[in-house]
Amino acid sequence: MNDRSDNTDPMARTSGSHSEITGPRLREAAQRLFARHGYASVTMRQIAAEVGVQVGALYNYIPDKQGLLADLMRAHLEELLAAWAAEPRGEGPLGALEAFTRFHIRFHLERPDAVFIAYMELRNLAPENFAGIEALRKRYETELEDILRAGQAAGVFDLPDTKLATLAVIAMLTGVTTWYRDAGRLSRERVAGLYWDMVRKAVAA
Amino acid sequence: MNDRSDNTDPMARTSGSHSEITGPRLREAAQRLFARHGYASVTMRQIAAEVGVQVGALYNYIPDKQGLLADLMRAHLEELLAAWAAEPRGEGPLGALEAFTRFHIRFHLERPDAVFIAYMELRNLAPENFAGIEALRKRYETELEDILRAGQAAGVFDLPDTKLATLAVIAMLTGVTTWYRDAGRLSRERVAGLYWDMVRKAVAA
DNA sequence: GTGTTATCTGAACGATCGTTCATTTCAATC
DNA sequence: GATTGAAATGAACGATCGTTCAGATAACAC
Repeated sequence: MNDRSDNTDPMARTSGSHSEITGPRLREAAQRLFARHGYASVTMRQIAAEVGVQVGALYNYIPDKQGLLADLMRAHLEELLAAWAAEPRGEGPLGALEAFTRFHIRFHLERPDAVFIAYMELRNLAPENFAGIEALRKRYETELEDILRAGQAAGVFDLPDTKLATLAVIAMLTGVTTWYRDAGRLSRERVAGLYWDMVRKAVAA
Repeated sequence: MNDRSDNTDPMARTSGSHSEITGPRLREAAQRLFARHGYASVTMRQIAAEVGVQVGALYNYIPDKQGLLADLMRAHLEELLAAWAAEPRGEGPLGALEAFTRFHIRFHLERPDAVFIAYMELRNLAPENFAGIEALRKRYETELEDILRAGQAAGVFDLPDTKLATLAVIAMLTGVTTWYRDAGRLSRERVAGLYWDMVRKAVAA
């Protein structure tokens, strides 16, 4: 009657099961659910249901719930830093700032769930996980701060407090994930352009 | 041996107990804990311990945990709208924008916990509570949007998309709560001034 | 086909959750 | 000082949590 994956009374390994499939699906399901409802509100059984598996099977892939969260956040931040490192910079501080702005908007709009988690779930990290992940976040901030300081030194920016300006710009840009929808009236390109307009003027000398 | 409030074996109403005291303390404790650890992670027993009472006593003051969250958020947003309504506006769109910016920074720095909750815990609201509270949040956004649109119409601002600009400015300003500490090197006045510098330039024609 | 390994089920564990309630004591009134 | 209502305790409820594990079955190597 059944051929694959929909046995009506499975008692053990199910047909078609594979770690190369279940592993990624677990991470995707967790990311989506954590972003939607928050880490603390999501149960392991919800994740398992989304994956299409019983809850015990999840522990073939993760040490525990906390480890799952930490892995998702670390992976996201490392991907963010690697992507920015590979991004072509423009000319001078102004070009670098434009590159950063457009990169930040684009990258974040492509991964709204991961961004949301990395930002909202810091307080749910165990101390031993928090330290390393917070350091990664800090490193990304420093990338922007370096650009702003260089521009300030070169006289193309007017920023009495580069640290504050860094945080202000990042907050402004990251906020895009809270409202942007692909079905909306603005394309991602256009949104990036509009944010760049505001950033450019805000820091201008 | 004991005089007040530290009976070693209390079995019922404790000495010094009063609803005018316990009620506010409950709300303060919940606000602090929700902001620090997140609504879903905080237990009623933690709140009770902070108040100095057993968990059952909390239900003399609240219908349930969800109602407590909704009340905190609604009260905060209503206070926000009332305070802005009572705030003196400056002259013209530019004056109004400066008034809004300085008000927003000041108000939010005075209540970091309430702000954090109103922003982070929207997804933990039951649908029946969400609608009304989201409407209040929206009304506050509209206050800024009206200012920006007026300035755009008057030609003092250059904003191709006022809706996007509204969200960008609010995100930038609200972000101040994530890093500002009173013990830091910048006064609240100075911070408000620095943010105003950036906002002013960002929207300028 | 046989044997080995990878993968999942089903059931259970103790802990903890939000909430309720009968009971007890304190505060207030007269 | 007796009476009444306000306020809190302590214990309990069923539900649900994260996690573990023995056993069962599919995938794969030979």
